[in-house]
Amino acid sequence: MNEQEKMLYKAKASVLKALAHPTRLWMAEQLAGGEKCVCEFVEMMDFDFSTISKHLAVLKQAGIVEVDKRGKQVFYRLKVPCLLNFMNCVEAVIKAQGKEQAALLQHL
Amino acid sequence: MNEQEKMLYKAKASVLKALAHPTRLWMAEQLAGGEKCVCEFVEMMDFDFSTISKHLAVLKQAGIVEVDKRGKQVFYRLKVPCLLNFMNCVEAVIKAQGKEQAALLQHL
DNA sequence: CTGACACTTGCATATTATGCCAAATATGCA
DNA sequence: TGCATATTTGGCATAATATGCAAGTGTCAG
Repeated sequence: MNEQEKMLYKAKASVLKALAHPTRLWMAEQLAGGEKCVCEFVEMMDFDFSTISKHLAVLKQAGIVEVDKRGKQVFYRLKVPCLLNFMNCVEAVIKAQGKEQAALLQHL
Repeated sequence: MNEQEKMLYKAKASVLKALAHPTRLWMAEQLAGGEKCVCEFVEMMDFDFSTISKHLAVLKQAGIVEVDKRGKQVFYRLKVPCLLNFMNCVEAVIKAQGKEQAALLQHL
């Protein structure tokens, strides 16, 4: 692992990290259905305005969403929709785990 | 967002979180080429044995890798290879960002 | 049984993340 | 201009992560 490779993996990990939070992942998936303004997220989720705003800033910083200010509102849009394509694989992991846990429970 | 949905997103995020670390992501990709024992990773990376071991434990806990103890050694194997399929999309995000940053620099 | 090897776990510490409150900014309306 | 709405920023308390070191566990060779 040379320095350049380290940087690459650090960059890739930071993109994943941006998605690796329930709130941000949910918001990203919501954006797959079209742009949304911050206020819409605030309505849908029981969090402070500032909390939502900071989460969106993380997604933006990671290059996952892009921003469009229109009037008083700020709209966020999914910039790289392909990121959500692999969610079915993530779900496969969870289901596989669920099975194992279920199987383990059988033995108790 | 009801409770069940919250749980689902928490679970999905935790799988992503396991991959969202340069060291773990690199190890996961290495495992795509076949199983490896902990000692091989220790040789390849400049980290303490215990650090590597803990990272692998995180991947295991997330359901991404599986373990096979053989003799004195412990081998780790990729359990869900599809997770790495979307890495090209992650790289696309990075490249897109790189372009924007390059474009921004033009204006200075 | 003893010692060596390959890990894993517990502990301490440093860094980073999360979420709220309050303050700052930006925009449009009266 | 002054005020309300929409959003971002700064600050702070708390929680979670990352890492190394030291100590513990399990396995094999002699």
